[in-house]
Amino acid sequence: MAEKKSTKDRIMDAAELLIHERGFSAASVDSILEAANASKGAFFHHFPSKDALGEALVARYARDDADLLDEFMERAESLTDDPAEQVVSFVQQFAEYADDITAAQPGCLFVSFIYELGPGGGAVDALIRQSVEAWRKKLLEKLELAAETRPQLLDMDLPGLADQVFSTFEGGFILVRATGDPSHLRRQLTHLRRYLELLLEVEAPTPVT
Amino acid sequence: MAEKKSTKDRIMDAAELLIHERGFSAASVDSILEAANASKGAFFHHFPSKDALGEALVARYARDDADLLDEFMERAESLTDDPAEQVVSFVQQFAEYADDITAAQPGCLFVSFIYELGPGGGAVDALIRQSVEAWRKKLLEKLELAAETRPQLLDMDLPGLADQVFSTFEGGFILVRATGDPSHLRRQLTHLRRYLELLLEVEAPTPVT
DNA sequence: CTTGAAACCGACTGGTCGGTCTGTAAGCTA
DNA sequence: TAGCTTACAGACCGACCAGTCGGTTTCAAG
Repeated sequence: MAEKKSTKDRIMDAAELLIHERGFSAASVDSILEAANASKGAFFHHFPSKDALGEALVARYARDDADLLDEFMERAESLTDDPAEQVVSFVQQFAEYADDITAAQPGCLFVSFIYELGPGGGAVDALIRQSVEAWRKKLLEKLELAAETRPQLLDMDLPGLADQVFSTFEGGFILVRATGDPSHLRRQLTHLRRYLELLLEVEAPTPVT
Repeated sequence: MAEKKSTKDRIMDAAELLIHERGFSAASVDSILEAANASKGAFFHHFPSKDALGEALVARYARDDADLLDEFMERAESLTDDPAEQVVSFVQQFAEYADDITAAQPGCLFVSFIYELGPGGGAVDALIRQSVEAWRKKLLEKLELAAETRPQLLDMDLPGLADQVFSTFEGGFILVRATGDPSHLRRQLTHLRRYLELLLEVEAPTPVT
């Protein structure tokens, strides 16, 4: 186990924290350096610009995000073969994990960038877009399988339903930030699970452990 | 009809646009002044500081928000006496109005501030919190009335369900910004309406016009 | 016409911003 | 030990930041 983190990692971790608190623009390079106990020379040795740091942070965040997505979906697939039950179990896992997430981070890093980027967002924009599409693809696949045995789903907006997982996360995070009550993320996800249960006619509660 | 807008209004309108695009920190006073075609003297004559401008903008946004909330709820109340149907009709009105909203503004002004404010957010934080609570109160009132004749609602998280309208708005806005597709807000709101229909057993689609 | 307050102008200030540059110390290779 | 590369250190730079201030215009009331 590594006792010390590299200077680069220290800079990235400090930056992520400060960006969560104040946003990207307001998190100055100097303030990041002070928090990371590093020097300007070190910063511009590892990153060609402040924007490049932002890009690296979003890339790391998106990677962790994708890993969690895969892990929870594999878990769901190991519990049942019914795609509808898999979707419900997937969301349920996130609901159970939600309080850990809000304890670790006060918001979604994507939003700190999306709400500070104009139309020409560049590389960061593309990374976030890919993340949204990854979630949609994974969920939509299951929903379309579920629709094969559930004709009532055929005239529904299934891509929109798939996006609702991402959307609920973001809405929940904003409620958490606006009210200071960290329980909101879990509660919003729980309502989404209930919606999916009603829509997919998965009435049995799906325990995870 | 007033042909000209006052300097103060021009500054506020230009600032709101720029903040939507790049966030509060990155929208410098100088850039706002250039967009509004106004001078530094005018700015600091009308606002004691840049923060005060932010506060005024959020206050105006919250007021318009509250007006829309009241207007749509009154409309819903004029259509039916059943509180459950009122809630569904309320959300349906927002779904129908969603495309106009995304055309007029690319995101929620609250978020531009929430994601740039630390824990000690001050006056702006309080305004946003009040807005969230206003939505919750208005919806929760209806949901509790609806629960009187629908016992299946009694063990549900009704405050969380009330908050879901706000949450869905925010999540939808973020999807719009992340993907560039303005239809997401309407589609997320439509799924929320469907959830409410299933939960409240309001099966009849509630037309508005 | 006089007066005074409100509205507005823009040059200016001190501090902070992202980024550059020169230099140095440590580690690897031969 | 010499020679090269990577990883820093921090003084420094011009641009830009929010905010100030003395002066001018506008306009309504007397």
